Amino acid sequence: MAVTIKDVAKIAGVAPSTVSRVIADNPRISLDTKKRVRKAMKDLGYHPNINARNLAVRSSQAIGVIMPSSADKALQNPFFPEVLRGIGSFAHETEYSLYVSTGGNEKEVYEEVQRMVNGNRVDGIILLYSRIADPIQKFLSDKKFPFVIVGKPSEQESEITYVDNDNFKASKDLTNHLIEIGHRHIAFIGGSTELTVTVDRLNGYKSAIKESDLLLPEEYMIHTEFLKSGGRDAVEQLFTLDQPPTGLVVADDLMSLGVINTLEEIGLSCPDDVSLTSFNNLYLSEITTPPPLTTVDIQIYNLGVQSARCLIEKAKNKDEPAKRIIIPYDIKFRKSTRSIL
Amino acid sequence: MAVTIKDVAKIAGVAPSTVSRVIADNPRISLDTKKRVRKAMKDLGYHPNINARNLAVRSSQAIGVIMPSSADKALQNPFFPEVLRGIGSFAHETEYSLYVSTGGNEKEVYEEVQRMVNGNRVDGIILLYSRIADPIQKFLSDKKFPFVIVGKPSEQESEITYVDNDNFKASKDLTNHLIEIGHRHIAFIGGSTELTVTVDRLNGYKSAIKESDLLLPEEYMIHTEFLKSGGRDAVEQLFTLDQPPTGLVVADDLMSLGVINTLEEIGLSCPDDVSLTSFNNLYLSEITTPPPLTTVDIQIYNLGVQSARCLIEKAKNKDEPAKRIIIPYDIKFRKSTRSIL
DNA sequence: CTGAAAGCGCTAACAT
DNA sequence: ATGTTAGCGCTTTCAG
Repeated sequence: MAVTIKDVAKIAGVAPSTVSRVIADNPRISLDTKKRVRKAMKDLGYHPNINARNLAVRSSQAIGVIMPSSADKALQNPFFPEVLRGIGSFAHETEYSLYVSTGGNEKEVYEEVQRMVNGNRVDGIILLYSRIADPIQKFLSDKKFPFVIVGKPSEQESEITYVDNDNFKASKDLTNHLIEIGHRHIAFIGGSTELTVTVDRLNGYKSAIKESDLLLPEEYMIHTEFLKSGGRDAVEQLFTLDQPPTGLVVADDLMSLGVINTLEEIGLSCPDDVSLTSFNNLYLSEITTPPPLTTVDIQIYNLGVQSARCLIEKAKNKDEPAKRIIIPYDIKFRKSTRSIL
Repeated sequence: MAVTIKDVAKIAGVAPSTVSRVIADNPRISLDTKKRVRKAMKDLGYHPNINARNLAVRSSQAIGVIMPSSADKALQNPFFPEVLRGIGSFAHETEYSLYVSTGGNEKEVYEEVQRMVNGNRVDGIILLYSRIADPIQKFLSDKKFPFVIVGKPSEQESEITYVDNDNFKASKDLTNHLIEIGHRHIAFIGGSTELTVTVDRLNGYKSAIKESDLLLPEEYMIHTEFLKSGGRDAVEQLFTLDQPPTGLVVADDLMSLGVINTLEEIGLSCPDDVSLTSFNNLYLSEITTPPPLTTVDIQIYNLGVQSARCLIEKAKNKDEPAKRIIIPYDIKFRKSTRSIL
């Protein structure tokens, strides 16, 4: 049996509650007893039992992190470990622990959330994705359980705390960049339109195209999974159009790699034949070859840190107002585009 | 206040202890009362409070997962989310939760482990790395706290449960493959020699080289960080030797991408000028271009699943013997090598 | 087959 | 400034 607060109390010659107060660093305890108690704790190798503490205070000093459900390879996206690192860093500072759910299918993820929330395992939850009509989001909202979204909620936007980039604008910037360097036929490749991030990036692209009075045929907007196999057909289709694009806005670096790969396979090269711009600034986008990608640095790590900060604020103070945090982005101009002026 | 076991008991007209037994599906409770109690639970929306349960039984139904400490980009390696997914899958099945520590610096990681272990937050720990003289490993061993390593321990090998690949043999296979297709000058690029995985892969390479009576100059074995900046110098050095290698065994796919990139920058191409073989079979190694990598599929996901299985066995039964599980590997021959016969 | 009661280790009034 | 006491919600003897 581990050493408890009582053992410490006995040795230090005080009451258990006093020990408890010392742990909490209660100012009403004399420095003298504090010292005595701390020595006793050290001598005995005392460590507070979290479960007992949580039970008594009805909290857990832990936050849950929910990855998107995905049988597929989406989790191989380094985006996730990177936000996680950001979240973990803030959590560590504030002495919170991290619970994660590494989604299998949608049902499993939902079960995990239930377990976290209903079992009192966590004080709040961070959602690492945002899709329309998400049952998990609804569950959390209904329960009034503290949560924050990394990304933008698809509904009740003003009532939910979230941290996001201005994806609309970033995407517009990217598209305009392509336009500025002479491209007139620009297509968009993104993930599922169920994801708000895809929608925002798509809309930013559209907006830029329209403002420049360029063509915006349906076939120029394609939505595919990360997977090579999925993307393959789409890309082939795109480049067998009568008027294939010369510029591409792709919603994710990992996807971009797949696209470039597919392009090569059908005999096209980037940036010689097609200019490509992308999102996320994964470390990968820099070391991959060729070419290093022109991509939007969305500050993934920082997204993580801020989401953790917001969540913990919310968890500590239930009626902390909903807030929105927009993390600035920064376009890294590299070698995947070419001026055709 | 949430609904408790007492509320359920009252509604069902039984004692709290009976409800508890129903939760545990105790066979000595009549089917009839079980039904009644279950109905009451459902009606009230009852969910057991994990903390209370854990406190009573002194366990947590949670396992801790420790990532390597790393200020650098190592965590951007998709290896981690992938093992995590494997671990999570098994954990979900067995109703365990996952605690993760996403290492900042070494000290922080150590603190996290302390918190997990001493605070009774987890029943066991999975270490996602193995380095020599690791204080965390020592701490866990000394405390006789259940843990398993993904990778091979550097000491006390027979007393520690671990799941690993036969990295020595895999590396030897890779090297022999290069030899078979005509290469006579083969170099090895790996990470820190503090990591057992690096050592094993290095030794496999050495063994193959020696058995074929090829040259094994010191300069042919380089150890660098994942980072491009770090790898850069090393690669440049390697290819300005009097006798630069024509074949490369690289210890990690992500590193390989960096290497290929650097090669390109100094005007060499893979596989035309240098053949490259690699490890991990990250999804990336397939979609990246050019070329798709010849790489060892180490079954990352499965490494995760098995480690979780072992750990949970160990956590449930403290004197479960230490065991070793070797996950088979499979070399994916792709396009990054070229026969020069 | 079920109930009563003690206790897991800690916190938080309430006293003093 | 510190001690007493009553829980937090659950499990688990021990009775019956």
